[in-house]
Amino acid sequence: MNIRRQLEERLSAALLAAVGKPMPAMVAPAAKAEFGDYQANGIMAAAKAAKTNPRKLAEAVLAKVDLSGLSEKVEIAGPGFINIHLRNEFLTAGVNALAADARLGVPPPDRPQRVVVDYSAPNLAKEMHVGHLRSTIIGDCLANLLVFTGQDVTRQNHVGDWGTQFGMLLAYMDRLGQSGQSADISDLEEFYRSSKALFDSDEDFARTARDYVVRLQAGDEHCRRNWESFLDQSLRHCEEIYQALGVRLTRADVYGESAYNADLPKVVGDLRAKGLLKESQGAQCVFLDEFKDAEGLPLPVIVQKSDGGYLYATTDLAAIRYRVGTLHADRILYVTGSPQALHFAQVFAVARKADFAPGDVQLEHIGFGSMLGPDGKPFKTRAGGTVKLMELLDEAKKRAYELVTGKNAADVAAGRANELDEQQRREVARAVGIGAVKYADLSQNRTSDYVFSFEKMLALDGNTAPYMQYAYARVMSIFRKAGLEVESVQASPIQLDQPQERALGLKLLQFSEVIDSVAANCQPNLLCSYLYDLARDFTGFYEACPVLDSPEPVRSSRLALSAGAARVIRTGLDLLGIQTVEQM
RNA sequence: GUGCCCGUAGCUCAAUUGGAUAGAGCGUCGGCCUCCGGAGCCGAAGGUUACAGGUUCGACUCCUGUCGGGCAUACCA
Repeated sequence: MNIRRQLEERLSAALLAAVGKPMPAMVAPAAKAEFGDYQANGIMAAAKAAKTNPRKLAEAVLAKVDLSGLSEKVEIAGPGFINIHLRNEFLTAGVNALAADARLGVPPPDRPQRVVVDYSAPNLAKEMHVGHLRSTIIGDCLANLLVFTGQDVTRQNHVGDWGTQFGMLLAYMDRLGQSGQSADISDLEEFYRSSKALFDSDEDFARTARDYVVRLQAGDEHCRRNWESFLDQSLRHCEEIYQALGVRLTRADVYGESAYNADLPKVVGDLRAKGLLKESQGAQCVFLDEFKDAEGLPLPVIVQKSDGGYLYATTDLAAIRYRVGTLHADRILYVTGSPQALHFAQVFAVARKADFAPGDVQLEHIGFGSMLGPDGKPFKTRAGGTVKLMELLDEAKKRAYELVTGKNAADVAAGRANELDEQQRREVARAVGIGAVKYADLSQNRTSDYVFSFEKMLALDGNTAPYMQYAYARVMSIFRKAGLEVESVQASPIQLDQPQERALGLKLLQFSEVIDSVAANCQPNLLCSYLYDLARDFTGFYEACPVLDSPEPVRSSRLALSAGAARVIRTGLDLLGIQTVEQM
């Protein structure tokens, strides 16, 4: 059940009847408690369009609207807002339905969309570093969320497994082999560095490396075998990272640049056949009027270099064709950094022009800002190198372990918590440490840069993963104390008598609204702030409304309400890719 | 040069896409533990939303200009 949508539909219908033209009622949760539960903001705009007085129009809308059963009081306020106070019986029925619903009030879609989510996409020549973190975290969250809403999701890991650097790496593997050393690429970073150093200093080796690229592309069996073995080891490293992060990407989702290799000449051929191609300075280009250079001339999208090679625009065009033609995508999300905005705008424009992507296929670049260090500059090690992802995650877990260990000891001394053994503390530290890294990223507006700070993300207070996990553990401690399972009480009838119960119930019912917006706008920070609000509403309820000490049927009602809160928090965090723990 | 993004409390960030008196957290100050986990709760102070104009019932949001920052801008991805 989506309250907002119900109100929107009914009010929009009344608005249509009143002005004779379809106009959105613009229903939103009320900005302030005194304005009720929801407000309609669309009357003023509609009045302007219809050239009538907004307050009069509001009256006309209220005369026509059918909100029976939903609202107990509707008011016109200010220049023409409509404030809606919902009936308690309506909310109560909704909360009881949510408690019984495995999907927590999120309706399945009328027709599932096939959505391709392209994210993570590490370069397999090197070890994963912090530059891959945001794409991996944000993309995985969006994929989880779309799956939950019932869409048909295909994850695509567009790994960098092709290009000149692999010639260098393969040549280096062989050189080590010839001199009797085994090519140890367990430390990818070290292997890449050594081969790069040789490539830069030794002209002979550089020539050999370039020759290897040609051999690899020509399908030379030896090169091919070494290449595959290299990729296998590199992917194994990625999988360790994904596992450590709790990211749901697998081998089956890997569809790298090399997969499009054979298709690149066809892409260029098709563009030529459609008359979109122009040669310029020896390169094959598509010129687009909507992108201009300094002189106001159309900007080129180069799809084939003057030496015959292809570029990432070509690969991305081939990928669009594959995703539309073979995967039957209705919507494709590209989770990559904001600096690539122009690139994707160009690729999308070419894809439309060439009809690789029909107009009804949504192409969206889900851009994000950079991760900055505490100094506000790009996140680097003290020595100025790139930070390896595994080391970052290890440090997060280590810090979380110290935090958890110290806090648990204090809580045990104060008689507030059970003592956790070593094993339990390690598990909690993993959930908290990794959760902190992810939550800090996801709770931020995607498009802005953000400052990475272990201290802030592992802070004991505020809008952090530890706070959310604590809130969950606290709900669960009620059930532990009562000797009950969440599932065993969730069907009890819920009443919303106290204001705090009503506020919590309404918040639970808004879960589906938030899920809707996040799915539409790809803004996980909205889900974070919703969960934070929910946790605070729960705390308000918890402080004001005794659960276990209340007489029946209030006790059962409050237990069921708590169960609902626990399930929504757990589900919400799970969509963010964050684990919950029962005790901490 | 041109294009895109950004500039909000001392700090880190929000603001439901044009809605009502711009909200949280941290930090600061003041309260609350015979009470289901105080990693908590309640309250206070803190703002010319970079600046100057404009559009309208209404602007952090849209338009113009200025200042400051980031990114991109033909053969890396």
